[in-house]
Order: sequence, then structure tokens, then C-alpha cells
Amino acid sequence: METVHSGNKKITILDVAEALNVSKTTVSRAISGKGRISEDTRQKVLAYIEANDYKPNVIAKGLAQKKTYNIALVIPGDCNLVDMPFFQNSMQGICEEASANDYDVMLVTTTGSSSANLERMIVNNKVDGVILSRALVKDQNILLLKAQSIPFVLMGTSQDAKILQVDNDHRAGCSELVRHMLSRGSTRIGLIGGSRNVVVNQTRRQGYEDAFRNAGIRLENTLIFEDCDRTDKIRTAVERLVRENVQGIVCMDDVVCSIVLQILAEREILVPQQIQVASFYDSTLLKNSRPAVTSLLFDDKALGALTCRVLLRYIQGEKVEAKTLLGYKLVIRESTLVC
Amino acid sequence: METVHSGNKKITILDVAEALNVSKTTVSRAISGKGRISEDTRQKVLAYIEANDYKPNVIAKGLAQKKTYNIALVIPGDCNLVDMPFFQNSMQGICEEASANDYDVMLVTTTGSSSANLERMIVNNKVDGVILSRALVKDQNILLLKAQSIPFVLMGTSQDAKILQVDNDHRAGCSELVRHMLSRGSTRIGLIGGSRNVVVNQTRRQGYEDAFRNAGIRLENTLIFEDCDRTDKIRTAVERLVRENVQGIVCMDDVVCSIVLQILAEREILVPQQIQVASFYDSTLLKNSRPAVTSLLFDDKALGALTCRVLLRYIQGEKVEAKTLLGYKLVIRESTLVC
DNA sequence: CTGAAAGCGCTTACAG
DNA sequence: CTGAAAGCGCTTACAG
Repeated sequence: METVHSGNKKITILDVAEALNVSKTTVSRAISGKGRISEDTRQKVLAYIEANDYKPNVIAKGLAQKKTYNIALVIPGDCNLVDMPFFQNSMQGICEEASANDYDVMLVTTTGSSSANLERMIVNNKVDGVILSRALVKDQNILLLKAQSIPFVLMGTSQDAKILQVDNDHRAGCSELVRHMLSRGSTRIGLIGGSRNVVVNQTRRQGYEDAFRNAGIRLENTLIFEDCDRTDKIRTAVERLVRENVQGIVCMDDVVCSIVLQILAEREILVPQQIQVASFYDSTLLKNSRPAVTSLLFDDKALGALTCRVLLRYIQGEKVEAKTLLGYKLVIRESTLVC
Repeated sequence: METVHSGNKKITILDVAEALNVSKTTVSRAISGKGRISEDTRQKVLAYIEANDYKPNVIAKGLAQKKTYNIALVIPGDCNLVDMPFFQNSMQGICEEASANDYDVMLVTTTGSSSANLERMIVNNKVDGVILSRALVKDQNILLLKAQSIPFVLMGTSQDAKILQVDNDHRAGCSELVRHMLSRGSTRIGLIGGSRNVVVNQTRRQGYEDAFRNAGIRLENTLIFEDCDRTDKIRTAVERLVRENVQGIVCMDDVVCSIVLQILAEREILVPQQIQVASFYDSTLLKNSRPAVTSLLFDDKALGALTCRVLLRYIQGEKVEAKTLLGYKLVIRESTLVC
């Protein structure tokens, strides 16, 4: 049993079987741990494999088992800067978790309307399951995945209880943030929201509403601006809110927030003295802003890892939670500190 | 030849062969287009496949051909916000190009020091080639890929001429940008640069130096600040440059630039009247900044697509350019418009 | 032009 | 406890 590093010729299961004078079956069993095998031969095989650097061909293994050991990660091709840290961080969590379970991650980008790339991946049998990284209100990808009846989990929230979901608890988080602002005598807190077609924006809005309800303060619809996905719309919203004499503005995300801060600065409105400002999502974008902005902090990497774990468990036939919510951290900074 | 949509039982090559009373070989040939086959039977097979929605199992095909029809995309797990649009956009270009060639993209995140995930992917035989999305000066991944002698192309620049490379022409772009600033009487333009361990930062610096050389202006090393990867370092650099009475500051990227703008604003230094500012990289981050910032614009999606195309051609044994540079666009905005 | 057969590198009943 | 054989779904010399 000598160690041979014979260039880059890949060694196969047959090679190790012959070298050890056992059958392929035995080698396979030693590796997989399935089936009866004596501890002796098992160690012998493992030692040889270790010494000769044998790596089973996962593709062949998959073919025999009708598995691929791949999962697909679907990310929207059209997301904006503010969403990127989320995708980036969750992506890393997913990759690491997958790796740890000997799975690999296939990347699929979809463009809002078309799920063509995802469909191709599925009909080509290249994946055992799928992670969706964002839900739209009417989601093509979800429709497709259900039709194909392929295991998938949504890293986000859906009204459809039959869909496996893992998400940050945006609703509770946003509610607590707004409660924080309402608790200091303020009753008029405006909301500048994002696209209503994106589920998470709806969820955040619900959190906003919860806070008012819990505090027994009447919700004024004139203080809520949705679909603010462009600077001009945000500008209009800010101007209206200023005219409405709001005591605070909550922004759907950091990009919205940085624009809001800028508009307020132009109009020489002091934050937080005249108007408090907070963001529902904390990225590095606001790290250098003055004043520092109160916002919610989520652990996106952990979210990705957990989502991946749920999918893999589901694929392996284990029982999984239908819906899991992860915690948040309310980070109070200067922008909501009224003296 | 009736169309059957029999639930979700996947149909195999054997099924279509039997239905048509031909051999698997014939079906295979009709699909691949390889080998002699009568146009008649070819059409017959193709029609049946179309009607019955047969999709060849790419995994099995790959096993037989010792291919995977997958490529790996390596992205750094530790990149900061400013790099994300680049990764996001190039990623999309890569995915689309791969899809168009019936290839799929596997995602690998690496953490500076460790190439473990990449290595796993390779020894597991899961990919035919690799795209590297960033080069470090001492790059672990490159070392690994060379050792494994697996096809790869770098979406970036390397001194090593033996590495296939596709990159934006950062050097020419940066040179032109600095020339633009020098051409208006200014001779003292400072540089605030990023990590010296990242190759592209070196390339940008070369462009900066080229501009001085071409203009016959002496380069002052006291105006060059590198490794400015934290706010405090940037602050120090800006303060020194202000004391040096520079007429302009070029920033390595948009994050650096937005911080620089902020610091100048705090000190009530007018841009561009007192100091011009420009960025070597244009992202959406500066879209809303006042004044609008002059910077370079690259087509990252096209870069990704081309990189992917080069890799696929190389894998298929075609001749490819050793190094390709893509163009840029100098976008002149208010921040460098001195009257 | 077409097909039988061997093979890609594994797994897994089945038999012993 | 171990192995021969069939099979996963394809491709591709080889022979006709």
C-alpha cells in the first residue's frame, strides 16, 4: 500500500478496490458508512483513500442516487444597491452551510417577469432544491416551483402557508422601532415605503401599523407614502411630510433614508431636533452619515445559513418548521435622540 | 406518436427510442447532431422530443463525456459595499452568457486566505472551469487553480501573462480622468487609494501616474495615499491634501469619494471651486450626491459576459485572446467643472 | 445510415 | 461480512 501521487490522473473507486483486493461495493460501503462492513476493512479502505487522495466523483454518485448535491439560489437580476448587502451576506451564509453539507450552490438570476433561467436549471435536473431570495406579491418563480413540485424554501415571507419560509422578523422589528419613536411623546411619524410589489415592504408596513395600534394612536394614511422607488417620489413625500408637521420619518431602507437626510439638509431642517429619522434596514451606507441613523440590524448571513439548512433537511426528508423568524436588533442612534 | 403529459415522470432517452422503434444511439445522434443520420429520422426524433417534452439529463450526458457543463464563479466573501454593484452586474452577465451556452454557474465564496471551498468544488469534479472575479497581489486561488491545471480566466488583471484575463481598461480610464483634471491648469491632483493588495487598485494608480508622465508634470509622492480602507485613514489623507493645497482629489472608488465629500463639506471647503473631486469608479452610490461627481463608467455586465465567453471557448479548445481590455466612459460632472 | 455493446464512476438490491 | 451484477441516463467507438 504505497502512496502514489501520479500526476493528475484522477483515481476511481475501481482503482482503490483493485489496489486493496476488495470489491467496489466494499469501498463504497466504507465511504458511505451504509451496509455491513467489518471495522477492519473499513479502516483499511479509509486509510488508503486518505493516503492516495481519492475523491469520489460526486456527479457519478449523484447519477446513481438520482441526486445532484446541488441547490439553486435565485437572485433578482434587477435589485438596487441597497439590497446588495443582503444578497451578499445571505449568499455567503448559504454557501458555507451548503459546503458544510457537501452541497454546492448554483446561481440563477431572474428578471422579474421571466423565470426562464430557473426553469432551464430545473428541467435539466441540475438541482435537488431551490432557495428563493426575495418574494414578489405575484411571484413567477414560486408558481413555477410549485408546478414542478421541486423542494424549495423562501428566504422571505409569503402569505401562502404551504411555502417553507425563513425570514428576518421585519414586522416585529419595524413595530419596535416605531414604538421607540412614538414612546417619546411623538404621535405623528411618517412612513416612506418601497415598492408594494415586494413582499418585505408590505411586512415592514404592517410593523409600522402594529406600533400605532398597540400604542392606541390613530394611524393617519396621509403620512404613509409607498412605492417611493425614485428620488423625485421621495422628495415629494418628504415635502408633504414636512408640511404635515410630522415629528419623525421612518424610511423603508437605507437608500431612501440617505436621500431623505439629504433633502432635509437642503431645507435646513435639523435632525433629530426638528424631525427624527430612522431606517428599517441597516447597511454600511449610513455608517458615515451625520447624524448617525437609528435603524434595525439583522443577521443576514445567519438567515442564509438557516434557510439553507432548512432546505437541505427538507430534501433529506426530515421534518422542518413551516416558517421560522429570526430576531433583530434595534440600534438607537443620534437621529432619534430628542432631548 | 401521441403527446402524453404523464404527470412528472421524467422521460429518458430509452423511452423515446422505444416509442420510435429506433436505438438510443439514433436518438442521441438526432439531438447532438454528431454522427451520420438521415434527415428523415432526425426530424422524426426531434418532433417526438418536442411533443413529449423530453429533456436530456445533463448530468448523465456529462458523466459520459467527462464534462459537467458547469463553471464556478469565485467571489470574495469579504467585499465591501462599493464592490457589490460590480459583482452583481458582472454576475448577471456571466449567468446569462453561461445559460445561452447551456452551462450553469456554481457559486463559490472565498475568504481572502482560504480557498477551501474552491478546492472542494474542483476535487469533486463539479466544474469544467473557473472564473475569478478579483485578483489579489498574492492570490491563493490562482495558485490553486494553476496547481490543479483546471481552465480558468481572471475577470481582472494579473502580471502573470500566462493567465487568461478580461478586464475593464482601468489604467487608460484613470489616466484619461486625471488628464482631464490636469488639463485645466491644475498640476497638483492628489490620490486617495485602496488596499495595495488588490490588483485593480494598483492598475488605477498606474493610470494616475501615466497621466502625469504624459503631461510632463512631476509626480509628487506626498500627494498619494494608499491603503485608505477606513474612514480615519481617509480623513487623515484629506487633511494632509488640504494642507498641501491640492487643486483636486481623485478617489479610488465611490465609497472613498462619498467620505471625502463629507469631510470637505464639514470643513466648508467648496467642491469644485476650492478643490475638485473625482472618482475612479461610478456606482449608484454617488447618484444623489451634490455636487454630482465626475467618474469613470464601465459596463460590468458586458465584462462578465465576455469573461464567460472566453472561458467557455477555452474549455471547448478554441483559441482565445490571452488578454482582453474593455472600454470605459469618462463622465464629466459638476465636481470637476471649474469655471 | 443505424444499432449493439461497452463505458463514464458510482450505488444498491440480491445472494451467499 | 463481502461481492457479482444490474442500473443511473447518457455517449461513442466499432461493426455492419
